[in-house]
Amino acid sequence: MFLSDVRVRFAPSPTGELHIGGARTALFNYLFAYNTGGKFILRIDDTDLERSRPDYIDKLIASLQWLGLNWHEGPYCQSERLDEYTREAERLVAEKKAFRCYCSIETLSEGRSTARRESKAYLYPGTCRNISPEEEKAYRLEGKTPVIRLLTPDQGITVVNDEIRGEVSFENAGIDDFIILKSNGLPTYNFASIVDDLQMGITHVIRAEEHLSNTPRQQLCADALGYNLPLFAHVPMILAPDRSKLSKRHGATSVEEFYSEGHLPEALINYMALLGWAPGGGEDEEIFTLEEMAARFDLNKVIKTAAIYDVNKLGWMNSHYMRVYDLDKLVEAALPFFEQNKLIKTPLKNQEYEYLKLVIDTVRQRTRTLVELAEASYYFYNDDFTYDEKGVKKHFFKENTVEYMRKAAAKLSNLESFDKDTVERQYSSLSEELGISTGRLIHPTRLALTGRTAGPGLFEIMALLGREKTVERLNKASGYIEQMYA
RNA sequence: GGCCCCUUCGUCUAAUCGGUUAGGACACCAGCCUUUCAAGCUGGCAACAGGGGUUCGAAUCCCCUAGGGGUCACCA
Repeated sequence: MFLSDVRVRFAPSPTGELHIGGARTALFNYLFAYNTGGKFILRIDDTDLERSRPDYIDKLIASLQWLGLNWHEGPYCQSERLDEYTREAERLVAEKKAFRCYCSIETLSEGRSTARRESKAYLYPGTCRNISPEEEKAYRLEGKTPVIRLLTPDQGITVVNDEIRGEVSFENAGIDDFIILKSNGLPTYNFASIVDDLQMGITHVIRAEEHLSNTPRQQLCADALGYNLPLFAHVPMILAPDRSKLSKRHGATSVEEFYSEGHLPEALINYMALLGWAPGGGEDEEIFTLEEMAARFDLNKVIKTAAIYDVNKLGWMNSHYMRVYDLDKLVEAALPFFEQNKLIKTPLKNQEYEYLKLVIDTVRQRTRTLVELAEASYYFYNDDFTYDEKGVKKHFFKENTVEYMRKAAAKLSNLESFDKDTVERQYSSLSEELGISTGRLIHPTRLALTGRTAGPGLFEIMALLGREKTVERLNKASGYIEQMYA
């Protein structure tokens, strides 16, 4: 089943909903794994006790599943692997590649603020690099609990070989002896992350660009630990329209929110893939299934620039998917939205399901989201709508409208069959009889039947509504107009 | 502030080794279609951040400047 040794992972921390940036990172990992015939692994980076919440893990998983990004292994939780981190850290201490540090947070932050005042970068001065066993004993007696810091080189450079950006060099002098194990015994991100990647045999670390600056630290850890380095690929960030970091004030940012806005997973996936990646090679196509994207995906084709996401294009893409979606699938996706709008109540009877299907099929042609779809289906389920104000002025309060509508109602009420073609024929013959354009009949009728001036083809609406409702609403509107004139 | 990354239409992007009227998509505008609104079709508007080099020739290679982003935590 797996054609290669490629192993990639998506490693979110359960501190919030799945963000669009994270979702795209997951997607790129997925695409790469499937393109290379490798494995896609899910890992939960939950070493932050303060912010991690178990219910977010469930949400993360639900979002990933909704998107259809299935993983082959995991989820592994870092919180279940704590022993590994302490074991590896202790090993480094024993090998003199790391050391215990007893400096207080106060001392450190003092140094930091001094450095800041002199507008210099603060680097840990190496205070505890060479403390003697006696000193250590003394600190312990004082009740101090140490952290473990990696002993990092003071000179030379660390080169990150990035699949997307090429070689990126960092001066080791700019990297201090950073903490790998906190005083509470938990690992820091830079340590836990690389230990996991190494132990889990990850071959390609594909993650957001914000981690690029941390990568030399992780490579230093890997070197000290004595493992071979995985390959790295840092994908660009997704920014808000003003090029700032994406946040709540910019609208929907999480997969869950996109779901509630009525987007289809295929549309979101397709849209996200195009943020930072394009098949290239002169191919102009932009609509792809997950499989088609996986077949074309290539890390070298991932763009280097941060992208701004455009709700407009997502909306267009979603409307496209709504139109071409398998009807039964679309109905299933739309169910919760129709239920939420109190249009239906599940479980549906057979007949109700068939009706819903017809409704959705006629309405989906001109809506962009499932929310809009449910909203635009209102009059198929309710009689209590009001008439659009402008429409009333334009179509109802025109000479003879009542007469036309009464006649139309009368004509329709005798009909045996009430399909689209039959009613359409009735309307054209009536307009002929009356010597008016069909539009003169159609517009007020649409307003009478739906309360709106825009929507699906009128005769489709009539056929769906049925004879009784159609005639009833026509007469109701006539009465309404008469009353307004009186 | 130090370090790192990035810079093609408003937005997402294409342009194998340097040679293109710099292509496509969304949005926008116009026309067609049409019972409305969409969709669809046709056409239009619109970009190589700036400045130096290298070269016969640069969006593409090098340098500088500017702008944006990231990172420097006992967060991930």
